[in-house]
Amino acid sequence: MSEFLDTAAERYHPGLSVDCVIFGFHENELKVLLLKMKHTAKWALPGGFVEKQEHMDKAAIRVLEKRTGLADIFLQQFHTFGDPARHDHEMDLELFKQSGRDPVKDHWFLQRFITVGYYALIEFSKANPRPDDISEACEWKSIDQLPAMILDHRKILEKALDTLRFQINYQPIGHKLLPVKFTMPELQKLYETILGKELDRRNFQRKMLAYGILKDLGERRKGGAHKAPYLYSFDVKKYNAALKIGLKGSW
Amino acid sequence: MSEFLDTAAERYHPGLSVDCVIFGFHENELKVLLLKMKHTAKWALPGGFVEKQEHMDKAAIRVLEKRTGLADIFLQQFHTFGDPARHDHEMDLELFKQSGRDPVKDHWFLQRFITVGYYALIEFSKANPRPDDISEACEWKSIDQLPAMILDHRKILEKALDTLRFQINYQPIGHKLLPVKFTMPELQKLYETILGKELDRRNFQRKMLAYGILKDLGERRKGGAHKAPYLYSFDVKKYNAALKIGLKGSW
DNA sequence: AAATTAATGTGTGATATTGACGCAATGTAA
DNA sequence: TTACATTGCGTCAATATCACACATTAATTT
Repeated sequence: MSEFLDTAAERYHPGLSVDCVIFGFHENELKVLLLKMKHTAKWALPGGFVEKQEHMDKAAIRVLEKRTGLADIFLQQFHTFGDPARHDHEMDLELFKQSGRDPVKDHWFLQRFITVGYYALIEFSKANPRPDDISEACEWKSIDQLPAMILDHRKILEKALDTLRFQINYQPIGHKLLPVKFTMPELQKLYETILGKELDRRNFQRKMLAYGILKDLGERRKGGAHKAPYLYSFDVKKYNAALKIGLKGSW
Repeated sequence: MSEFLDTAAERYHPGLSVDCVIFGFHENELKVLLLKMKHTAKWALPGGFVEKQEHMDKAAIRVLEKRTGLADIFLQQFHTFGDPARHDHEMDLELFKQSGRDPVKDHWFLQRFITVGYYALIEFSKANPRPDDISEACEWKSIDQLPAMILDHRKILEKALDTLRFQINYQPIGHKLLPVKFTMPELQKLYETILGKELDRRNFQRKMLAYGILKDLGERRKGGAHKAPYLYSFDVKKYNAALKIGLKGSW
């Protein structure tokens, strides 16, 4: 941390950070990847700073790859948070002290920060969550059982979720969040979770199939306690073509 | 300009600007307010810097009020542009020279800038466009006859338009862009311009009326060369309520 | 091994929305 | 007065949505 504070002013763009809301889907629940910060009970969104001549999107990708071990992540910028009150100056001073130094006036780290929010959709099972230097844990948390979070991270997360909901007909939600093979009930659960409401099983299936973006694999997922559902895959080409004009239909 | 360069580093957040895409509707055309820059043939979006402890949204409002003379403007943040190549370092140096000074290394103004894009919807007839210090004109330009623009401003404008199109069912487009009283053909033209395609007159009317967000004023707009159309107003309360859940319907 | 259970697969009809038109009414200009 | 372009109102078939019923199936229970 101390070394970071020394070199940050040279390396990074002043007063600018990126924060990532990383979504995953597991056991019929929508989850986000959060970091448990050291020296506090609160959790944080994975974030980082933007190097002086680095593309902002690139900085977000860097953060994402570090935390998940994945490359080629689906990423979307959704909002920039520019309230001067969003940063907790007291907390910054605290971090400074913990690094064993006296707060320097006008230090790079102590100025006001703007943060750019990105959301990512990743396949849960492929990720390998890893904490960073300033955190002691990196875990998936269900979006309806979120722990206390630092600063305005809760607000950022909510905004990401709102955006995801709003763009549901224009983003490859299913393709990025589900494994290659999935069942119709799984796909439905995903939609229900994002939309926050239940859908009629039969109407959902009819509509999805009508889009013509699914490939019926013929196989069934055995092992469940009841009738085995069919497995599907996305026809990526048709899926992307359909998303360009938007999957029509109100949910 | 020279004075600005001296005090900027103290007053403003480093490497951060806001740019506004100000939309207006006039003579059946969607227009944007642009500034003609001094010493170059190119035009620019009205923009500005963010004061050190100022809310970013507030900075955008400040810019808007200065350029249009209007208060209480409808404003939406839509995207942040963080490509380091977006700024034209040569042009910055040129501006520096024109202020009669030698480029100082690492000067506040010469660093890399991130810009946050906002779009505004205003009632054309109420605005009083005024140029600022570094521009010699401030005019409305039709979106299908745009002049050459500096930096990535053209791209920013396109993105604003895409966003507007995307959010058309969730933003008070008509209410903010049209005068209090308007005719159905006018409202339709507005939608057609934003969507970039023609709509059936009769179906449009049926749908609009079905939303229940319009008040029929009973009056007609005389003076046109043909049958006089009725005048309408928005029922703001119902309009806003409808926008919350979105005006359902595909255009 | 048969019955039970709780899912899944398939289908159907009422209702609402959409898209593509027809036609009469109206204000100005010829 | 007539011609004409535009507006107001209406129709109808095609499509989409919504709310269900019923048959099928894989594991579990009896």
